[in-house]
Amino acid sequence: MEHEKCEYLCVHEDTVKKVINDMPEEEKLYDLAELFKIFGDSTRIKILYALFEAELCVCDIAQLLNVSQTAVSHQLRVLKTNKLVKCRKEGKNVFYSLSDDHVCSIINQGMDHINE
Amino acid sequence: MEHEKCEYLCVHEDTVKKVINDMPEEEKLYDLAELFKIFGDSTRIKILYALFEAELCVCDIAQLLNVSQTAVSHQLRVLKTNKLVKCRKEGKNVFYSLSDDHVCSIINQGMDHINE
DNA sequence: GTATCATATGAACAGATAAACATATGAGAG
DNA sequence: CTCTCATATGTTTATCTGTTCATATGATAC
Repeated sequence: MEHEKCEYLCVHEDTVKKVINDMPEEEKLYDLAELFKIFGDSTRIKILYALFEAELCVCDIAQLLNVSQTAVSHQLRVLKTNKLVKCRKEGKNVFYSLSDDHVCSIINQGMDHINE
Repeated sequence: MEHEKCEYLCVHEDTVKKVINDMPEEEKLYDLAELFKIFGDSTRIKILYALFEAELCVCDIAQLLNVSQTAVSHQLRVLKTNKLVKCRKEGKNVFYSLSDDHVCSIINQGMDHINE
């Protein structure tokens, strides 16, 4: 897979060992990447942002963001599967809202970075 | 683009107006998604995590994570282009480190969400 | 029952992307 | 200068992902 030229470690071995030690398990890191991947789409970010303030039905979201209903529906599914939003049915409508505050804080933290 | 069936807004108009008002500009939202997209890859997450503790050269990172040098180099380029890491040349080696603390806090926040 | 509306779902297509491979650059050693 | 090593870069390929289109579901109104 990789070439085997580099036979020594450039930094102190103990530093490297410490890094290896402190690394979370492979699976955790994978899950973390999966989480960020969900935030990594502007349609989904917009949906989440819209839900910051109020619960909204699919139709509202689509109009607000000027995105097709189908696209919104698909993305809401992704968000719901990953427990970032929850929904409540009322007659023909389905109202979506953020499932917890973590979503807010992660997005805000990201926004801080953008604005710095 | 979308079908025009839904002619009214399901929630109070003022709520919707408030949401529209409070939405950041299109471009900001796009940038935010771009930022999260960078975190949305397990190789990159691993690299960033490794750099939490110490600056490391490309070779070290590749060995640490058991990923090819080429792959690491490509990903470091992405991270550097987006100002998430910085580098320092020393002879044949190039040492990479996190460019600021925001990176840490965003990742930690995400990890908190995973662990809840 | 039928018609209509809100939403969901499945399939197909297009664009993005990460890895692998081959190769290039650039620095130090000799 | 040449050789080697660490890193970078360009290209190709395979995979993934988001949107669109067509269609299905499920609820209300009539």
